[in-house]
Amino acid sequence: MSKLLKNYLSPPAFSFRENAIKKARASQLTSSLVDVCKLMGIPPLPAPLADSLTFNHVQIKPGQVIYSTGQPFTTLYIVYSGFIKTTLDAAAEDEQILDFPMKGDLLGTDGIHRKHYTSNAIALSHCNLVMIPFDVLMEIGKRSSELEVGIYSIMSRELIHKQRMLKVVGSLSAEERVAHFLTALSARFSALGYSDKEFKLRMTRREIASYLGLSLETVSRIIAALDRSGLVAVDGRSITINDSYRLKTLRRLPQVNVSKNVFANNSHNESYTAPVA
Amino acid sequence: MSKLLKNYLSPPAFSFRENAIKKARASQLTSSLVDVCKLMGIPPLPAPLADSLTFNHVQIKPGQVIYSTGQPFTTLYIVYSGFIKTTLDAAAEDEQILDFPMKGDLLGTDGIHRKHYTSNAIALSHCNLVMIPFDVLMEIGKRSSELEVGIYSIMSRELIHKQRMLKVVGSLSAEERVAHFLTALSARFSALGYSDKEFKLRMTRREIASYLGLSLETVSRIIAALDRSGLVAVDGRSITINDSYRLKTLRRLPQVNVSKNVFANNSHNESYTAPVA
DNA sequence: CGTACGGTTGACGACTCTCAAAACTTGTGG
DNA sequence: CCACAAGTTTTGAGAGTCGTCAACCGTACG
Repeated sequence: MSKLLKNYLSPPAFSFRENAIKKARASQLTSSLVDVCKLMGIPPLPAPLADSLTFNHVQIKPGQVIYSTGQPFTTLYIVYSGFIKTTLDAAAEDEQILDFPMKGDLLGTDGIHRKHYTSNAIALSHCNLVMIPFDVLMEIGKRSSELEVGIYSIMSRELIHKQRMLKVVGSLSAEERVAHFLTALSARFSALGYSDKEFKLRMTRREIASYLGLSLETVSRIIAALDRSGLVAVDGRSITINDSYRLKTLRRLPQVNVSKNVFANNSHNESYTAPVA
Repeated sequence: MSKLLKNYLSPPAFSFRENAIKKARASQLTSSLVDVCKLMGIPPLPAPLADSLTFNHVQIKPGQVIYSTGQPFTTLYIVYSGFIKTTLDAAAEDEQILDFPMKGDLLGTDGIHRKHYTSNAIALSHCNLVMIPFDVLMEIGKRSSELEVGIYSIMSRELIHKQRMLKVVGSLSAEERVAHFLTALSARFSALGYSDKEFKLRMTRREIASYLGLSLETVSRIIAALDRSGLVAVDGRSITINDSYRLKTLRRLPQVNVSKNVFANNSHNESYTAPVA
């Protein structure tokens, strides 16, 4: 067995060299390789050392940077709990949101190619992350082709998701993009065992807008319109999806003609009370 | 040595099961693992079997489908020569272009996750592709962690590229997108040893438009405007880049006020001769 | 209690899409 | 080898979606 792996089999002392993590207290939690596989949704390893190997967790506070562009790449992270945003060009006002990783998602794979991260990962809430040193992962991969395929699979999934986002941002209307965003979020919550009807957004309107290639005002307006139409009920960041089918298949929201048709043929008329004051 | 690998060490008889490839004549060309690594730009393998292992090539004609959405995933392809487009939703008019792979690019990685391809790959020209059966790759990976890291690296690079495209499509103006497209294409040609000043586009305006999240008319108009401004010279699909710096840093093309300023302060005035006829 | 930040809403404008027509290119079959 | 058909590209006119600018409100936090 390699020296690297042998060292890693003893849980207690593991020195943190991550710059951004310095201030974070290391959690007492650790995860076995089996836990990690379960978390990522890849087939659990029948390998002999799957149970004895443990990975340390790290606690992150809201707003804290997990890694940022240019930092040397050493570690992959798996979200154990909490919500995160990944961005390009952290420069305050023109950050480009790439994704909103949550439980089970793998972070940092973009760092593999150039040996340093090419994006930023920032916590949107208190987070608990599993740290997977890349060199350790490589060592295990040599012994288990199942894990190897698993990692390829996860990266493939990321690629598929980015492909879909390219279509969303490149060819859908603003309303379709927001509807897609809410639908996709609902599906992810559902997959994690949470309610797919009621959930809280963990990101700002600005962040949603950047993610979807829109302005924050447009996002705000469309969310308000969806609320008025009755498809979803919105209260700040609390979302309740009332008609997931129509939301999923939405193409164009019926125009609100201010001067006409106010009392006429709108299905959910209870949401039209007291237009302005 | 595994049975799989042993079979693969004998070059001659390799049965093609790819549906789309049936009609294509198999080239007499083969590539060794060393060739493949060189082609992809990853460190050549010092492994013992790197030279004896060979991969068959396949010839593809323009317009031919290399793989399509839903097909069972078995094979990765490396572009040896030629130009390709990858798309989502091949449905005639609303296809979404994902990328324009060329020499050295790896195709098909999106198929790993669900065991079937989730995109389409279609030849834009005569192409010569190296076929890498995924199971063979896994076998080699077990023996060579360098190759393994290499594959991770390639997928990481793809991810980085998709991230950049998300920013391009999500936050740049139409002019910036087209300028970025030409600049990036120029850089890729340069990296392959071709001229970065003069090259031929292998794709239609419609395909460029879809790739950039624009309408084909907008792309056509902007290319025409770039030509008028003198930054590039355009003749159909032939592109000559005259001012790569200004093209790279272009934010907004100066408006052409038809009635005013025609003779005034435009730098490249030679391109203004004979406006329409 | 003031400041900062997030969110909402309105007015306006422009960037880009759609529709349309025509010129040009490419391929095909007689 | 030419004629016709189909696809590509260009260009114009008009419209609409969405971005920008701005004001205002609510909430959190020091």
